[in-house]
Amino acid sequence: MSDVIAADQLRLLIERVERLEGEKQGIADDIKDVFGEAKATGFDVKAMRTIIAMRKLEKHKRDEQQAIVGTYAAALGMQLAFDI
Amino acid sequence: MSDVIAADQLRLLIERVERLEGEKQGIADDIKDVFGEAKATGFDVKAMRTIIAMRKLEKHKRDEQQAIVGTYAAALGMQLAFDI
Amino acid sequence: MSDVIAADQLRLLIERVERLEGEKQGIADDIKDVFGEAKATGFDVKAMRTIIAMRKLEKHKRDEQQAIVGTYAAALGMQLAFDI
Amino acid sequence: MSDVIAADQLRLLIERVERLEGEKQGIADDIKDVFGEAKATGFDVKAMRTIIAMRKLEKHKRDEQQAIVGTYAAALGMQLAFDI
DNA sequence: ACAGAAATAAAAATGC
DNA sequence: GCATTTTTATTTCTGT
Repeated sequence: MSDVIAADQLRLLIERVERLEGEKQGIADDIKDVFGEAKATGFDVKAMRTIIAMRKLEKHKRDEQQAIVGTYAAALGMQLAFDI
Repeated sequence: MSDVIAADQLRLLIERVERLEGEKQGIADDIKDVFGEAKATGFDVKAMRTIIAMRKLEKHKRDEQQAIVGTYAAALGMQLAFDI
Repeated sequence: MSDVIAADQLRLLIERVERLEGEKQGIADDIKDVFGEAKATGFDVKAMRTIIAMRKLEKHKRDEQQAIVGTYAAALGMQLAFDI
Repeated sequence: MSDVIAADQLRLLIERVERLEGEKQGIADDIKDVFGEAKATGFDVKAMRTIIAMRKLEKHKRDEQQAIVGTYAAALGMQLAFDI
């Protein structure tokens, strides 16, 4: 592969990453905006984050990771009313 | 605002966040794929990251410069019809 | 208050902070060690962190914060098997 | 290792972490108190933080220097009986 | 697979 | 009280 071709390829790869990172940042900003909007409406952002985390846990309740948490909770005799 | 409306609003806000987080994760995966491709082609990923970081810094500096020039222009009542 | 006295006082305050920060760092290191030990014994550190976070929630289940989470969860019809 | 023993071990590890985190929080509170005291006495807390950060940086640099000197000394087979 | 480093996300604190 | 800035915590990545 000639150096010229390699340089072009590298430039393309870098530009793809940069564009994707730009989009990613844009979405991060959107998320921040949504939370800002929620806050302005009177919702508690921290509680919302907790709910979102819980829903993610529920969604992945078949994960190995969640199974381990369940096992540990059982070992400690914790009453998980929120069934993982 | 009735409780029903608030609950609906809350659900919508949370679902928007969840959808955005999903998209964000998708883009993060795309970025990883690009680096994987680069690596497979024989490029040094770490060096690429360094270049990207440097370009971001430079862009940042350029943006700052633009902001300063813009401020001066505004102070002089100039209409800047083109990008600096 | 003379400058000499003020300087001495300032030095004392700063040294107190520095000593406390040293102790804090020492404890942070101890925590890391405990997790390292847990890992070496075969426990899953991430799951342990989840359990610790849950126990903290339980401990503060009378918090206003938890009440809000409960309210939101109820509004979304979430089944909280883990009673907050 | 039986499950009972593992559960006990897990509980002990978690309780150790929890106790350490409690101590850490206590020290964080102490630090906050010292800054509160300093502020009440008329000192500029932000400036104090800057000084503390600078001293930490300097200590860091000094430690690095010591490490380098120590390395050289070791290379020469010297016994350093005193702090550099 | 693991340790260590870097990046990101979340929480806390200060100042207005 | 809100917004900004700092800290802290978690996650992710990379090299060994």
